[in-house]
Amino acid sequence: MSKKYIGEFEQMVLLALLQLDEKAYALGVREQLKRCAGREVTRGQLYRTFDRLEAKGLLMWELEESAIPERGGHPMRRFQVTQAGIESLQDSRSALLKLWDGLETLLERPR
Amino acid sequence: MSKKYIGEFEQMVLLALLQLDEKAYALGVREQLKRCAGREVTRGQLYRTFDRLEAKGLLMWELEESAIPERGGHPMRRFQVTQAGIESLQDSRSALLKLWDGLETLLERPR
DNA sequence: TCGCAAAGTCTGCATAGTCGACTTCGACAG
DNA sequence: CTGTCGAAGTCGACTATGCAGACTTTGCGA
Repeated sequence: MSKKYIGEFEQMVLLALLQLDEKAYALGVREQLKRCAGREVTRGQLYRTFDRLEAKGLLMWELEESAIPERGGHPMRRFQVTQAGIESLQDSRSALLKLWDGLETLLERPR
Repeated sequence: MSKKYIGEFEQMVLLALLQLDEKAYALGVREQLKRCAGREVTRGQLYRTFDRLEAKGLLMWELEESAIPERGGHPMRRFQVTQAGIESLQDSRSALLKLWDGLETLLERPR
């Protein structure tokens, strides 16, 4: 029962992948994070995080054959969040909701 | 405009302090995290995080004179989250809410 | 006056986050 | 064919954050 806690960026990456669903490619994650968190990330940063998430069993991927690399390049990786990944997200979501409870007025007004 | 992103644990510590309000002492944070996140933390871990948050200007403290150390010990530190700290929390909250959007059914049922 | 318990401090290592330069590959231009 | 361009992925090196446990300081009461 030794709970492992997920990092802040790891969490956002997993969430972005879930939102992208069938279109869960690296670049999509990048755009998603830009849109939701206003955050620019480098490619290296993303792939590093993918590796670590995979090592922890929170993520899997397969090479996408039929993708349309518009101008060549490596075959694209399509990602999928595992059940363990989803549980991790549930845990941290539930903790944050409890910690936010009662502080709504302070924490509203995003930017 | 160089945004700094706050770590996962740092975020929880700040939130716990806000919830404790006038009673924002180190040990209270510990209990709060136990209660909300089911998470045991050591004292060293807490104080390290306090130091780092202070260095980033997200937190301040003062020594509490009138506290009642039941059996001696150092004077207690009372913490206060700064405006910058609150803004940091607003940012990450807003990002997470956007990323959770549409995934509620997947992410419900905490434990 | 000894020793215990409460609160805080410090050192050191493990894990996560960040950057930037490099590799691969296919499509075209020449 | 071969060179170069842009897309996708890989890697090494470093910084920042998370984590544990041993140590110090202090006051009270046996």
